[in-house]
Amino acid sequence: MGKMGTMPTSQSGQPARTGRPARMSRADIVAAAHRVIAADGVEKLTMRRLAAELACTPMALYHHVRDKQDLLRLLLDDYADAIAWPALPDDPRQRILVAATVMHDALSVHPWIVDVLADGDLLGRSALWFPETIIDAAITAGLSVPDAVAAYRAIWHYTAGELIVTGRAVRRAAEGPTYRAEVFANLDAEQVPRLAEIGSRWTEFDTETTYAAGLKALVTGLLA
Amino acid sequence: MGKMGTMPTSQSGQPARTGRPARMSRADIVAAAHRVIAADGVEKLTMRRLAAELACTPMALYHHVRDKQDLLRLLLDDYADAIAWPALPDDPRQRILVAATVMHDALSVHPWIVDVLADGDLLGRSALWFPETIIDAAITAGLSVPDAVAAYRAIWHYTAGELIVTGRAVRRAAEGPTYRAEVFANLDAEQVPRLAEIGSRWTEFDTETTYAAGLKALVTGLLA
DNA sequence: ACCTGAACACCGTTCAAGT
DNA sequence: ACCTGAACACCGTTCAAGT
Repeated sequence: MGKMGTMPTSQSGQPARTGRPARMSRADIVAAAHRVIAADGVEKLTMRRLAAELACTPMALYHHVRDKQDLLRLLLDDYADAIAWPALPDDPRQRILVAATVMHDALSVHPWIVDVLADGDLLGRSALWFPETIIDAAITAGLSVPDAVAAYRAIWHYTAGELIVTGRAVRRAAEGPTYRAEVFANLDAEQVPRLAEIGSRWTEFDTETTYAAGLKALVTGLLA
Repeated sequence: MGKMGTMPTSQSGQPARTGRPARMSRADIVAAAHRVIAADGVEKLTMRRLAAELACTPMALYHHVRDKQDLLRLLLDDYADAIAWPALPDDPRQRILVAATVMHDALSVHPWIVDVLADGDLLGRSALWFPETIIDAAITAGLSVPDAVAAYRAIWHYTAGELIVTGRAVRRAAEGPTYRAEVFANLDAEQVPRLAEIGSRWTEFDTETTYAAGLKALVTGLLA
């Protein structure tokens, strides 16, 4: 089933009745895109590079995909559809924690996801499992429907923010010496005493456990 | 004082002793960039457009700015330096809430900030007021230094995530009918009963108060 | 030291034409 | 219906030269 009803596709239920048979499908394009990203990173995923990968003209792609944004959406949904959703505990609070953690961990595996996430929604059929689970658990825990929606939004904002911010930080670190490091080395102890005191130790406080701790705090507050 | 010790600049304390006088300063460039953004949006802020605004060659800019990323950093720091930091209440919890809200509100005024934020740090001299205040208040409230840093991180991730996600949503809405709306109109009540029940009412739950409510919850949990 | 001109190595996308 | 070829309207940035 095409995810966009408006686009012609050779993947639809009935094969097209007229015209010449397609040489590639939307699935082929998505697979090729994944290959490009795996090989060279998201920043190299261009319509032209993708066309080269598929040995076709850039314009051939536009027959299967509305534009590049549409391609990225497809890519993200395809990835989300592959996530294995775990069995959930009964306690609603635990359910929220587990669901959010699964979502976070699944999205943090590949750095390219963060880039796509930053300008796109996560709305694949399968990704909807996430808001559904959180909202349902929040209602079970006693929140009203609007409060449950607000709680989900807060959790999503926290999760997306963590992914985006730490994702960029990792990339920056990989690119070489940072402006950030320079700033932290020359802090004014008069103006920002706490930061100056922390100084270079800042990076030592491991970022790993931060997501879990913050999530717990947020959920505790939301359900209070 | 130039914000980057390595770059030549006519803004530095001593005027350059040799060579021809500069026709434009870093400040001029930043001001022109603000004008371009105000007129046409961030997506139109290119080195070439900026050069046109300043009636110079694109390459002239590279004499004052390392590259485009550097320009965006300058822009953001310049904006942050103009934020009026308010007097803060004594109670550390309230102090955190006020500081975070000021930061959030200041950054949410102009939509372009979110785009720059998504791939850059916020490290201007003045922007450091934010982590300094939060961490100091958290320590005053009884947290250890590592816990205070973690608390600041969580608050920043939440704030940045809220700004980025809702910022994109606003832009998408402005661009026309959304894929999102289509998805929400055709939800499968079997698979995602809660979402289907909420349906189009989703957008009604106002996003305005969400930041404040989530922040309160997060801080409550962090200080518990 | 400061700036220009021309060029390089790219982008996403439209449009008209071929099969 | 599916795909190609050529072109349009852009990018950021390097490099050699002018003043």
